[in-house]
Amino acid sequence: MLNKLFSEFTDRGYLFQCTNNDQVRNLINTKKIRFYIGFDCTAKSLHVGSLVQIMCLRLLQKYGHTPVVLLGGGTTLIGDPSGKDESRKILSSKEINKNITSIKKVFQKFLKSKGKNKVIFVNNKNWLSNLNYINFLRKHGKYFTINKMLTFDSVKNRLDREQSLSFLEFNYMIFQAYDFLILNEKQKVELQIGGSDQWGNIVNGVDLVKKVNNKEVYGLTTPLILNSSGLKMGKTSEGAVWLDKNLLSSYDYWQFWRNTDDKDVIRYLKLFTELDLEKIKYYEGLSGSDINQAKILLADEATKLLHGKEAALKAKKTSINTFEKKSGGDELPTTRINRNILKKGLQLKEFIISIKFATSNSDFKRNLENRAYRINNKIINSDVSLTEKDIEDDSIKISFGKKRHHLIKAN
RNA sequence: GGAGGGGUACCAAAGCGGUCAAAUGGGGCGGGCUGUAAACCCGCUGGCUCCGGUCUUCGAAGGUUCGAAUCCUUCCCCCUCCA
Repeated sequence: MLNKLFSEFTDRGYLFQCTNNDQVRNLINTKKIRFYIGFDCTAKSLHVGSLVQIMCLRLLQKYGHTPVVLLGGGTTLIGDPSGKDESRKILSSKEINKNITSIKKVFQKFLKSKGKNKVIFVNNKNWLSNLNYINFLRKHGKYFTINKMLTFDSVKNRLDREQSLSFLEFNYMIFQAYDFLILNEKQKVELQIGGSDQWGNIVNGVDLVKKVNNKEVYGLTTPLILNSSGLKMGKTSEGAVWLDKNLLSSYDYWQFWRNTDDKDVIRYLKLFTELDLEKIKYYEGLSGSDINQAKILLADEATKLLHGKEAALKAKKTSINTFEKKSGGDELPTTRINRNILKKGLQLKEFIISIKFATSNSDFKRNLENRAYRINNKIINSDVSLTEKDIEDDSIKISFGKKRHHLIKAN
């Protein structure tokens, strides 16, 4: 089964660039290796933008390879200039550690933590923070030429625009290269995977390992996933599509996939689910409203991977109730309110603003004029007071537009 | 270092003494159509408001004026060309 891996990898759309196609194919198809991906820890959670890489890790692990996940406590202290116009905010190491802890949870969902190829977590802070400057320069600094470093896009762009690039950030790529060297020496890592913006950094690492240890290691990048309108995928009306239940509920996650553009469904099924490519082919044949079947499947499968079977099922059930039967569902965001408050009457406007269905009084008024709000599916055209009489089937459903719903339940 | 151009709302970009809360396009939000899609059409897109108004906003700070995004001064930042 191993010899199919590389073709599945490319067929699913995970491959963008590779330092050496043939050798990597050979390597991952015949040997069991260790490979690594580094993740930025600037946010509390990862979002769907990192999902391709996570799926990569999972696929390779499934075929027996060992994923090494580098949560860059060290490099996050510096900030990667790639793809950034301006310097990133520098985070304190306390914040970074908090981020690492919560980001780890995502990987624990996608990757096996048991068995002989269980996921290995590493933190480059362990080898970066105690570097001796002089020793490091003497030993490794000689392998980096400024001439070459200046040709990297991440550097070039900043210089071209005459934006300042601090020496701190300029060092990022050196450290990422050094990471690869260390991981190769200490963990026998032979392959680095990253997003397409990491290409330069990855190649740097490959070169360094070759120069220092005269060993051949490899790098490959995954494509940046754009939706059919050419935008980075992963936005909802609520913001980024986080891979953390506390930041984005499993219901919203399901909805995100359900709302995929027709033109993207098949590609996403390949990238973000583990369905057989054969089976996906069947869905490729669908047209018209039948494509919705594929979207539901995508939502089910993607949600299952991240939040589990139960959550996916509940999200689907709630979605059907909400969108097809126009009722409610357990998974809709819910606010519990003391019955006494309802007896007195709860001002709709205040509530709407509190759940962010409006940003201000004026916004509320505008939305009202646009016929955007409904209580229990009935359009509201003035600010009203919510009372017990509005409770239907133990809750009051507040809707903003067609897709955003919120329940109020009384205690 | 010299010469010129510019900083306007989420972004791009008009405005260049009052009629400017600021054209237009994009984005976003809402409505319609539909399949919870796309395309298309329509509306909205600073705060507060007793819906009469009112307050804050055009890089920053001062000034001129009855009145400034628009004129003047200083400062900060960006771009292009020359050295």
